[in-house]
Amino acid sequence: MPIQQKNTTPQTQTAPEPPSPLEKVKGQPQLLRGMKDILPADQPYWDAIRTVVEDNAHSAGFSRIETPILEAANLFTRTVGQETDIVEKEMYVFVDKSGDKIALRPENTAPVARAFLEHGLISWPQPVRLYYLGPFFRHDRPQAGRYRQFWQFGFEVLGDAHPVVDAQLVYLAVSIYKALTVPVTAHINSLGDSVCRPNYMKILTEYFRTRRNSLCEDCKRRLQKNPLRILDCKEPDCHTVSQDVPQIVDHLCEQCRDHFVRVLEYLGELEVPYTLNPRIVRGLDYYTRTVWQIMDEGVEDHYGQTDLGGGGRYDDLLQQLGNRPVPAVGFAGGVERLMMRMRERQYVPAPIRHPDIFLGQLGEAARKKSLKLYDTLRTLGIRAAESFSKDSLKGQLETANRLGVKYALIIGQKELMDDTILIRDMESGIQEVVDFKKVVPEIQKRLAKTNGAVPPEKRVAV
RNA sequence: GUGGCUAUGGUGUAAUAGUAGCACAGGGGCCUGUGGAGCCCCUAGCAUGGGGGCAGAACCCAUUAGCCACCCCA
Repeated sequence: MPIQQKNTTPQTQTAPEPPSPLEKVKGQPQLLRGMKDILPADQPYWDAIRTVVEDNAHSAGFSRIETPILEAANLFTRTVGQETDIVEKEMYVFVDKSGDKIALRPENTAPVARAFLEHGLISWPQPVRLYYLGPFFRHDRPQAGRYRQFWQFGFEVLGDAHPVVDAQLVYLAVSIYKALTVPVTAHINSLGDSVCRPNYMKILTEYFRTRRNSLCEDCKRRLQKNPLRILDCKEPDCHTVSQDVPQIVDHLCEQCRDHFVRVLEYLGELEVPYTLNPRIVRGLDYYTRTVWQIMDEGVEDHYGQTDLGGGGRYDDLLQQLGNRPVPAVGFAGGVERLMMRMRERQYVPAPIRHPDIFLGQLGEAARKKSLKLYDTLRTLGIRAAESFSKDSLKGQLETANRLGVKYALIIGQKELMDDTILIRDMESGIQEVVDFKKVVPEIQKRLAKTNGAVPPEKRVAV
């Protein structure tokens, strides 16, 4: 502590001492809890995920939609459900300067539905297939693979009630994980609809009421609010109690049963690996009929973070928001969680394409000359790397080596004098002096030769 | 939101309470004209705040963050 501030009488009223610029700054700015910087080392994984999601989406006829991060808070309370944890405990809500209650979007189905209604997508050829990739926010306790700002990719098909759409969406989700080397199984269930679900809820409530004493405190509360969620409880006692619970699939109305059976048939045709799982109830209120979660196959118990994504049908949501019935189904997957799995599986992302050549220079005049050449090459689409700020050729070649370029072009005193340039093959170390005027065509020729022979980039290592 | 474990240079780690060391990465040099090897040098750290103690990276408390288990979910 170089400066004594306490117990001294300042001569004038002073502001706090500004820290000396050389003094180490205490209280350095820090990442907010649950937030994460995505550093360059992570980008190849992100690129891989982005690419696979986009390719799959486009080839399946989906168009991209991006909705704002900020929405009116009640968009979510109305749709996701007032009683759900997402809304009740985890949503970032604040009042803005005009006094409006704003939320950072915790999920994207409601925003997409809002956009669908707001921009009249109902008049587009149906169904409308949309996909997105963006950040979402939930104020949860962070853990590995769980952040307060997290990314999701997702798909929504609006305006189609056919069960084959549900199956296609499950298929699409599974394909994406497969393409990224993460083998998954779809755990699937049906929640019925407004016709048969209330009925089942009664049966369920009845069942649990007689066994109320065996339930945990949370589930006793759930019994009142949403008995369905008891099925999801991980307390061993609750789990035991719900072992013999009447299953919803046995209490579906005829239409719902037919829908579900057909979804399963289509999944069979598509050879999608799936498991019927009556415990899949989902944490959002808007689901009807088909619901599913994508589980990492490599992990034993299917709870916790093995849950890579989930989806389901929400035939009543649009009706509820816009008073027009639009059947719809969607899926969303978590990017960070997927990335974690890819890392565990030693997924090798495609390397960032390295530059073609490196420009080395010795001396100020050479530096200027290579600067000009740098511009020429770049204009021609040749990717030139350099470290113009370095003086030693050794250091420059080290950089060239690290970058993995094929050729280094070197200009020094000698070359400057006779207006030539050195082409160094970085693999063999063979060097050749060429006329400076001929260097561009020469390089183009060499690069064309080698590039043509290079096989398409391998994405996955063995 | 609850409980447990953890916190040392950029990264990975060491140090009976008594000089914070090593490896990698980074920078420079040996060698202003040649990379992937070697050698030398340099940079950079005890998360934050308090407490007891001659003395703390180590002990105690709080805070913050990470991880794990819950809760929940992506």
